[in-house]
Order: sequence, then structure tokens, then C-alpha cells
Amino acid sequence: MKADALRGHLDALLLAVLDGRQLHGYAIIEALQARSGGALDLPTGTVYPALRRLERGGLLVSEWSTVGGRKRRTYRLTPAGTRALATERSAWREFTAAIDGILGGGPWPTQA
Amino acid sequence: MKADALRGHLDALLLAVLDGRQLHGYAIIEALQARSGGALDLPTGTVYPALRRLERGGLLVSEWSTVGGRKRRTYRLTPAGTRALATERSAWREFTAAIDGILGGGPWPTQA
DNA sequence: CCGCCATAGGTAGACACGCTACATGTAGCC
DNA sequence: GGCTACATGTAGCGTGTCTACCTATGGCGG
Repeated sequence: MKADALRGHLDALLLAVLDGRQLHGYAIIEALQARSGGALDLPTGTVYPALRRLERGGLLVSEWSTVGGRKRRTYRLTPAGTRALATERSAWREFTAAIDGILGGGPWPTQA
Repeated sequence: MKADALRGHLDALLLAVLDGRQLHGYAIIEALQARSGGALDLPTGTVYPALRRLERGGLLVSEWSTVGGRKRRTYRLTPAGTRALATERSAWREFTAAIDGILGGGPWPTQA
């Protein structure tokens, strides 16, 4: 998968995996991988800054915990985050509809 | 529509509107608008450089013509461009499948 | 006992590429 | 004479993702 195809859609993905549950960063990466059927393998250097950005934006809140001697920062959605997710979902539908309208157009029937 | 959502998909769009016909830059912009139901309104500063980039890459060739006193540069796909379009189309399917798998996942049944 | 891997979190800097703003010119209409 | 639609193009900015790197623990194999 081309690297920067994600551009502008990453926020939606992160919000989506946190919808209805809380996860820490590492688990988020694994969840994205699992849910995408292995197609998405985001590097930590992409995910962690993005999570912090979303937290700064008030869409997520985080909490530290220690599990098995390892520190985890667990994220969950704020109400604003839930709302943002809904917006992102409909934006995604619009987006794919637009692109599909063009890509799906086909070679044109050569005016048969 | 968010500005940079297009990232990495623009090439596919340009190749797709040129599939089976030749158009000049301005007409390409209008075609994209029409085929997307008005959702896509790309500025010339986005499209023209992209077309030149694709031409440099050997996916398009262009030809000057004059119509009604106005100069037009008309683009069409090369064989490599046609092949690239096929690749882009399947990449797009993979991409949407991956994202849909995550976005569509829903809030999770609360472990039903 | 030492090294390596998986787990876990993080930063700095580079880079790609679409966007904004600007520049140029013709044709047609009022 | 000026405005709008048509038509092409460049320069420079912004920004978000990636690469590469750093830190640290626990458990495993040698």
C-alpha cells in the first residue's frame, strides 16, 4: 500500500479503533493491523504523535497505568472525539463516493 | 471535503478521466467535477503540475492544439499509463477495503 | 550471564505533494 | 473599456506521515 495514501484519514482510523473501548498505543497499532486484514502496518513514529495530536485537540484523553512492569498510556474517546468520529465516517463515505464515481467510470463505452 | 484527503490518489483520478479519451487540462478539471457529482473542485495549481509530473513519468503524453484561438495542451494515456491505471484501481480497492474494515467495525458489541 | 526479541513509548528531521497566490493571455459580452 | 469564462502555468508554503533513532522492561535461548 502506498505510504501516504493515509493522509487525512489517519485520525478517523484512530478514533474508530477507540470507539467503545480503551486501548494503549501499541495495542492500537495491532488492532489496526488485525481489523484491516494485515494491510495496515503503521510505524510507531506515525501513531504516537498522531495520538498526542488528537489528545491536544481534545478528541482523546489518556491515562497512565503499569501492567507487568511496563508503562502504558491508555487512550479513550472524549464526547468530542465521538462526535468527530461520526463526522469522519460521513466524510469518508463522501470521499469514497466521489473517487468511486471517477475511478469506476470505466474506459467509457467508446460510445457503443 | 478535507483538503489533503486526496494525497496519493490524485494520479489515479487523472489517469481515470483520461481512460479511453483525450482531454486538455481545463476539461479534465471539469470532468472530475462532473463525475464526482460536484464534490471535487481541484484548483489549476494542483492539476497542471500533476499532469506534468505524470508526463515526466511516462504515463501521459501531451500535444498542443489551437481551438478557437486558444491554445490547448491535450493529454492522453500511454500504454504505461493504462497499466498504471489498472494498478491504481486495484490499490484503491485494497485501500478502501482496509479502511472500511476499521471504520465499519463499529463500536464493538461490548463483548456480546 | 549475555544478547536478542517482543512489548511499550517517544522525538527529530526529512520529504512529498497538494494548496494558495500569482502571472499571462484570448474570446465574447455588455 | 472592463468583466467573466476559458486556458496554462510557476513559486513557495504548510503539514502530516515516514525514517531513523533513543530509552526501557521482561523473558527466552545459548
